[in-house]
Amino acid sequence: MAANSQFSIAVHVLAMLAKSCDERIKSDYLAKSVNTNPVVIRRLLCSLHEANLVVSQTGACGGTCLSKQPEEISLLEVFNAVAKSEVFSLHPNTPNQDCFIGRNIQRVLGGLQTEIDAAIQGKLARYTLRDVIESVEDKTVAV
Amino acid sequence: MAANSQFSIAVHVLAMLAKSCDERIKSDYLAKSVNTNPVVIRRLLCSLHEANLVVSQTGACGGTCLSKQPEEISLLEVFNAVAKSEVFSLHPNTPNQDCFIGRNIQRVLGGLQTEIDAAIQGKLARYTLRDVIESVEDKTVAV
DNA sequence: TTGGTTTGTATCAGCGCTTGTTACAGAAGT
DNA sequence: ACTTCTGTAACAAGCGCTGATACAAACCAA
Repeated sequence: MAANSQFSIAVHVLAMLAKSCDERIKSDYLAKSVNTNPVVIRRLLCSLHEANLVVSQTGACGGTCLSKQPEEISLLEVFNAVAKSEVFSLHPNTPNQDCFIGRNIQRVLGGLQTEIDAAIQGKLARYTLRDVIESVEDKTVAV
Repeated sequence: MAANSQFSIAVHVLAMLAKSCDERIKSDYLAKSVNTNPVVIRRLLCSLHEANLVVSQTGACGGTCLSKQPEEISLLEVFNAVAKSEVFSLHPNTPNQDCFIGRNIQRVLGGLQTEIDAAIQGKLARYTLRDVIESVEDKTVAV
């Protein structure tokens, strides 16, 4: 499948916006840095806008800028704005309910999924866009 | 995309095998419980065999059984046998290397990915197939 | 008001992955 | 030999993501 890279692109774009402070940035410019089509960026910005992370303006001299300070934007917010976190999917077809395992396995797997989800979200909640920018600027730091 | 449910099916199948002890189980039987095609099951069993989790036998009276005790099979092993754990993908196209952010963002995101990966694997490592079976049998337990 | 710029959004083709299916060779028991 | 069952190849269908074109609406400037 074409893997979902929306989160990566979102972080990239938001980092660009953060570096530009209050200046409005055009989707064309962002697209060149991300190396994709401007419409892909605009679609993404739309999701970020719905999550109240950015503000856009149409028209001449339009563009997008952050709606908050970088330290107020956690990566969890970004993730929830553009991605879904399921590490694995449950059965595509309902298991046979006449079978003891089939009748109960989805409940168990669902619980596991929830637990893993919480772990992922916990990790993401620890970082803000500010941390990302600092990591980008510091070649010695991992995240 | 068609979401990857191999891990779910794998756990389901392994739980069935565990409940049947040393008896050899046919892919047809497993397929009925999972509610899919026997070939899908055989393909999956092939991966599980490569990870040394099951043993199969061809021919009349053939079938598959676990190669170890349920308490010796961690969900992490199962996961690594059939799935890939990336919660998000990096950029499909290489970012613009002439841009400061573009040049450094993938390193940062890669680090984050690694960290999240470790968290997921840590969660999965905590549970064994035995735990799954106990949860399936006990309606009051989450995982 | 007119014209140019930029976003928002619809629409579509292409790609890759997963699933489900048929088919058949090879292995194993009777 | 004959039957049973796995292993595996091959293929169609479905779905999600990406990338691209197109255009209406919003906005600024002259």
